[in-house]
Amino acid sequence: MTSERMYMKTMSRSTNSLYYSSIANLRSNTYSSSINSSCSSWNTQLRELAKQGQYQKALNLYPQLVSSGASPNAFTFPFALKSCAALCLPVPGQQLHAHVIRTGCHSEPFVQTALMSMYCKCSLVENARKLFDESPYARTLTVCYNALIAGYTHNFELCNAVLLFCKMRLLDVSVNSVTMLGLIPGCTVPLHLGFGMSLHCLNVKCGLDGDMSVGNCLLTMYVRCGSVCSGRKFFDDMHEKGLITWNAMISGYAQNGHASLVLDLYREMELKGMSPDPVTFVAVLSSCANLGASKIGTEVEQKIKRRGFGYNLFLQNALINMYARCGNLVRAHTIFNDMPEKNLVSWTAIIGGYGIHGHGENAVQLFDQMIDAGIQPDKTVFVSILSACSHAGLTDRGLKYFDSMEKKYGLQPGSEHYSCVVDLLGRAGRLKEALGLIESMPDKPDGAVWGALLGACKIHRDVELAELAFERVIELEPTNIGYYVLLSNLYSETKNMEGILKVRVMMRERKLRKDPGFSSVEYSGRTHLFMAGDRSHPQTEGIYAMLYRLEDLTKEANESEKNDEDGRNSELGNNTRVHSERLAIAFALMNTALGSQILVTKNLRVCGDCHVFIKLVSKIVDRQFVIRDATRFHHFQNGVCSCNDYW
DNA sequence: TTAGGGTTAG
Repeated sequence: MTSERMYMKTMSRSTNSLYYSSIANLRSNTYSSSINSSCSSWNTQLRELAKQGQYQKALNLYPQLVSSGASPNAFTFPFALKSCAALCLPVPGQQLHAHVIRTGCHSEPFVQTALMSMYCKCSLVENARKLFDESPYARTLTVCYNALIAGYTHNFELCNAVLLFCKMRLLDVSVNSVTMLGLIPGCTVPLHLGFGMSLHCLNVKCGLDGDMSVGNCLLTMYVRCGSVCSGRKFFDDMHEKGLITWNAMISGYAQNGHASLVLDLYREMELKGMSPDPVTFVAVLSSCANLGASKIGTEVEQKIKRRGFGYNLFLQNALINMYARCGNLVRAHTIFNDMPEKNLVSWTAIIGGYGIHGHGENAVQLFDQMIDAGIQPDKTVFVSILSACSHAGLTDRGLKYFDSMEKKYGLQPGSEHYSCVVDLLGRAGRLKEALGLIESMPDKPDGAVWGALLGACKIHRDVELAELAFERVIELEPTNIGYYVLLSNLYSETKNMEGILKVRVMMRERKLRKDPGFSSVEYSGRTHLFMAGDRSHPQTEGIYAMLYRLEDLTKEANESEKNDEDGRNSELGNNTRVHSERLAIAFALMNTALGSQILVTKNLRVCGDCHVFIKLVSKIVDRQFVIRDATRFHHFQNGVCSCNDYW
């Protein structure tokens, strides 16, 4: 939808027609009789609304101002233009530009700057540049450079931003912290980090390093480039830290997958007396979801309610995601149902939640409901639904959705969708079709696509095709150890000793080592990680003692099951749902003590001796249980996983 | 009464 159509839709019909008729009045100069009317009270209202972020209301006020007979002056336009910029509405913005010229306000520098900024934010940087080049004074004003530099950066034209910055320096126009704030966000990809670091040096050289906003921006740059350690060092060295500083570091950890560090820093933040806001909670909840730490997540939910953030859409979506990923689909669905307003992310979170737990039918039902509700799907929700169909064995349904992506919704499938469909076909044993699909891909398939085929070959023991998929996948991801292990396991299952040896030699030659598996348990608000043979926990002796007394574990499991009336379990962080904290710790230790790779890293799909562990758990907990790996939950009954995957 | 900027979910 174009911005103009969006604008038309968001404005009420009456205000809209008023707006356009007021423009017609200006064009025909019929307003000239009332040109002397004062507009200062209108300007005050406009300013207040724009400052409060009520941009639509501010913009709606403008046609009222004109039709009342008041004449807009130079102080009217910056607020009206700012509102257009914030709402990304280029058409009203251009009409305001025409008004600016008609009313003779175009010679005011601050009006010119507001116009440039508006064009930049509406992705019309060339219009802004034209204004800049034609203006007699813009090349001497820092604010004009700042507006245009930020515009180039936001429109992914870092090169032009840098050129303009150089021009500014050559002409000796003073650089201030806002110049930095416009440039640094262009350096949030690893390729540009070097330039960002030189800006960091320049910032210190110019004596601007006391500015917290620039510090926040630099911190974000480091963490977004994946330089988490540099970011943390910079964070620790910052003289003054505000809420945004803490949020930038916490979100940085979350975005880089350091979920435990997120929780540590969150705790530190609270101890320092800094009050978290919705941005903090979003990162914390996302980390709870990754760690399976639903108890901490529930505490966060209480805090959110106490702070009055309960209706924040971001937080509601983060809560759905957290509960769904931790296995509490009932709570996730309740939050989803209770939401007064749902967006595409809310639907994606709940659909994905059902998908990862193997409840494909629910996911499909929800997806169809979403379409009926008039929500336009995007590529991300298609990944969720295709993956849900794949895990639940809904092959034809999944293929139908895949087919509809482009035909019905105009969405070009990406490699992530192809890998889901390869997985979908592969799990159903349709390996040749899966290969055909890969060969028909418009772009070169990535590692995940060939990896999905390799995984399917492993399930169906197709050695020949597995070898082809393996060859392709390691060309693309030569250091991804999971694929070597997958092929090795297939050779092992088919008693191909020569093959096993071949893979081992390759791994040794490439100096690849398996990441150590670990378990985690959430207890008293902290997440404890255990490695195989790990004895670093302060209560190691007691835990190991318990570990070797299986009868006690059985007894405790039975007792806690009796007490488990409301169906809410204590949880073993990333692995097994159990019914007592002590039992949970013992399980975690048992897992690691046996060297079983229950919890695997993103790329490592191997379970080592986990079958031993599963048999033990089955003995102790004579009921269904759930184990979670890096990608999803596995539901076991009588020691067998329903997905029949790689256990 | 005036222009430029930084952190958030699937």
